Amino acid sequence: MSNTRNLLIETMKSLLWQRGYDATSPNQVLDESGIGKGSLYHHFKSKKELAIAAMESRADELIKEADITFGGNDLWLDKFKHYLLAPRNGLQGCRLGRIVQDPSVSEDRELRQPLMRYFTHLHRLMTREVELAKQDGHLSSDISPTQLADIVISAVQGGFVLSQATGDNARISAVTLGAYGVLEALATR
Amino acid sequence: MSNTRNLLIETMKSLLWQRGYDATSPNQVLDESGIGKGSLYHHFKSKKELAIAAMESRADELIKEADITFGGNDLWLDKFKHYLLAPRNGLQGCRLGRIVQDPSVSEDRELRQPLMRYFTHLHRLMTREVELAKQDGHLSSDISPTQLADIVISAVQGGFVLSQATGDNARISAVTLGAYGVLEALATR
DNA sequence: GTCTATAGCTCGATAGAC
DNA sequence: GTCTATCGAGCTATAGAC
Repeated sequence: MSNTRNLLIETMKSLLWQRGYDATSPNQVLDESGIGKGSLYHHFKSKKELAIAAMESRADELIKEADITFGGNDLWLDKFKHYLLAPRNGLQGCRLGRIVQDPSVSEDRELRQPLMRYFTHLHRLMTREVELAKQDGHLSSDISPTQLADIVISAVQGGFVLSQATGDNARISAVTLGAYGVLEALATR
Repeated sequence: MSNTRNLLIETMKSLLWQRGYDATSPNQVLDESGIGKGSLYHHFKSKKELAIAAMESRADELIKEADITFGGNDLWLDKFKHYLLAPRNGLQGCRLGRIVQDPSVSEDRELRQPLMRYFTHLHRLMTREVELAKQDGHLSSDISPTQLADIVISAVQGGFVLSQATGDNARISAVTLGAYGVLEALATR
């Protein structure tokens, strides 16, 4: 794997996080990386192809993080605590979820694919964790595991929206802390 | 208030909902409304001014809806049920929240102002409702009202993100139904 | 107040030299 | 493989006739 190609992908990952897909132009990638236009279109046939490579790399990274958080032998509540209370910059947005509202992305299955892969994986990890907690009697039984997983993911994604709408960097941390409080309240003491 | 001006605002509102701010061009507004370019720049000095007028109008509309939902004499849980279980098109996104991740919006205080006004108002309505429920003993006391309000709003905003990421229109309804289930579980029976 | 024409710029992508 | 020059299209905004 060439260095130029990797630098293009890393620069695109950074810009996708900062500005999303539609607002990021190939020229910005080139300015920031110092690479010329010819190289970009040698390694990738279009902006879309480069963005997909960047998003796949980002999804791999986030899935790896999630596997570590939910893979160990901690108590289920501690795993969710670790996920929910991880430090986040509310004004920057989710490294992947940030992109999903861009029209070009929501209209294109290929661009959406890495997003689907990440969120499906994360949802599965969380659902299993909640199912086990219920089996072991650590959670009241009238809550659906799949819905609880949805709520945890939504707390983070919605928290980013609230942070950006209010211009308050810390707002997302209040939201995720609250979500953790709800899990604690639902846990069988 | 002239008809032309209103038609421009309504058309902009529709396009902001469909495509966001950055991806909506003045030309699209003109094509869709049948109005000429000269009229647009007679009534508004820029795309941004038109967008702010459209967003203020949208915020007024959503605040009116929220005031109705949370203003009556229903039980607190029924008010949240009404809000959370309202029908939503997951692939279209929130009429206001959809816009917040566009870089031009998150970077500009004036464009963000209507978003801030709406979300602050909604949050206040919900927080008061939860505070009253707690005072009346309808809710276990170890939950912060402001955080519970955050979670309800985030369930909706995050639910839109999950719907769009997975391409599943109905996903948001599963999320909001789950959020209602959590409120029910926390309510003192 | 409303129209058409056009300015000046940036977009995504290609051509072709080296 | 990498560069610079350039293409055609669409962008936001202005000019000026009616």
